[in-house]
Amino acid sequence: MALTQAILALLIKKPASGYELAKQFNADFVHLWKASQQQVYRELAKLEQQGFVSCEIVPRDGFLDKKLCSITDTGKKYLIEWINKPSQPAILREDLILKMLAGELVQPRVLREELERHRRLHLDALAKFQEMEKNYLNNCENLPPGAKLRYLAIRRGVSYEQDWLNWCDEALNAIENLENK
Amino acid sequence: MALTQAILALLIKKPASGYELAKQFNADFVHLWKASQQQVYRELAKLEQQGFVSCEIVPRDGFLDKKLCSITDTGKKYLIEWINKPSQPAILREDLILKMLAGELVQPRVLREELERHRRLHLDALAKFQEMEKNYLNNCENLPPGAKLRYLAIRRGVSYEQDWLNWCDEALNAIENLENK
DNA sequence: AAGTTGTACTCAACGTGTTGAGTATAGTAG
DNA sequence: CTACTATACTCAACACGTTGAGTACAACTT
Repeated sequence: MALTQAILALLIKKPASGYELAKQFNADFVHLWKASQQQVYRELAKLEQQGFVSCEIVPRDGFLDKKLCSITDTGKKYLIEWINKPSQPAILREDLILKMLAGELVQPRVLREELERHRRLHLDALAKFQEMEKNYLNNCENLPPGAKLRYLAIRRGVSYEQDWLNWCDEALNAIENLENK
Repeated sequence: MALTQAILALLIKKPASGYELAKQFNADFVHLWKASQQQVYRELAKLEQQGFVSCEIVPRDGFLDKKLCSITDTGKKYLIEWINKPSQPAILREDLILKMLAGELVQPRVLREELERHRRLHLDALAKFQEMEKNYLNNCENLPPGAKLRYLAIRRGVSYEQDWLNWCDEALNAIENLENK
């Protein structure tokens, strides 16, 4: 899978330890690509073995050693090849949609409450993407290419979450109609 | 995972064989929930063993026997409990976004072509959702509750694909600007 | 002085999803 | 009459993702 590429993509910006990568995949980055610590370490070990990243142990007085990993030229070449290969859109597997499909089995209230929950979650996620968007919004025109592309990735997040909110509102509306009958 | 629930949800509408379910998960249903034949058979075996579905061998002259599976009352109860439990939004893992993040490594042309490919794919998916939407659009107001909820699921698909198209256009625009510099 | 939090990492086990081959029968197209 | 397609299913192996426990050290809190 593409966790390989996700790690390499992050390492392009700057070298990082497994711990730092894992933190990213569970914090600011979590809505774009989520991965657990264990996944990251496992993958990083494989990448090092393949020569796509090279690691260096950085001793820091008073702290535990840190294993700083950087992407190698081989790694970059590999990433470039991957980008050149066509990829498929992600497969959707959304529990909430299944709940809609089987929703006739429960009272509309149950679905409404679940929709309201999800609406809040998507609102939170949207706020986080908009926060990230801010860093690019001033002088949006004069960004270097790399930053402009990263901005587009964040725009995708904004758009995605906004779209979810719109659908939640539509669905809530329809379900409130069901409840009032 | 929720393949369990996806199968049970489909069996509510009508009993089906593993083959028929697998066909659904790879045809009309594929953009909402994709699953391979092997996955379906494996899961179905587990569901039968747990008593959530009951299967009956239907001999048909001239054809191979068909193992028709129906959801049991226990299965329904299980589904209802699941619907009542809160679930999390799906995790996004979109290769195309990674390509944006690491996009500075390649020429804008590469990204543009990939975006155009994805645009076409999302356009196709949108057309399929809109096809399904048609079945509900006449007398949208007077649908029975179950159909209304299924309609909302399809609306989600329409909205999702449309949102992708919008983003693709935004991204293509930005990348064409990069190319012209 | 003891407990919690943050950094930094390892190991084991399991479940889900993917890939690919294999079996069998009947109908259709060249 | 052979090949292909559709129906209907099985088996094996592997990759990826998840869960949970465990080690170690330093800093800060109570």
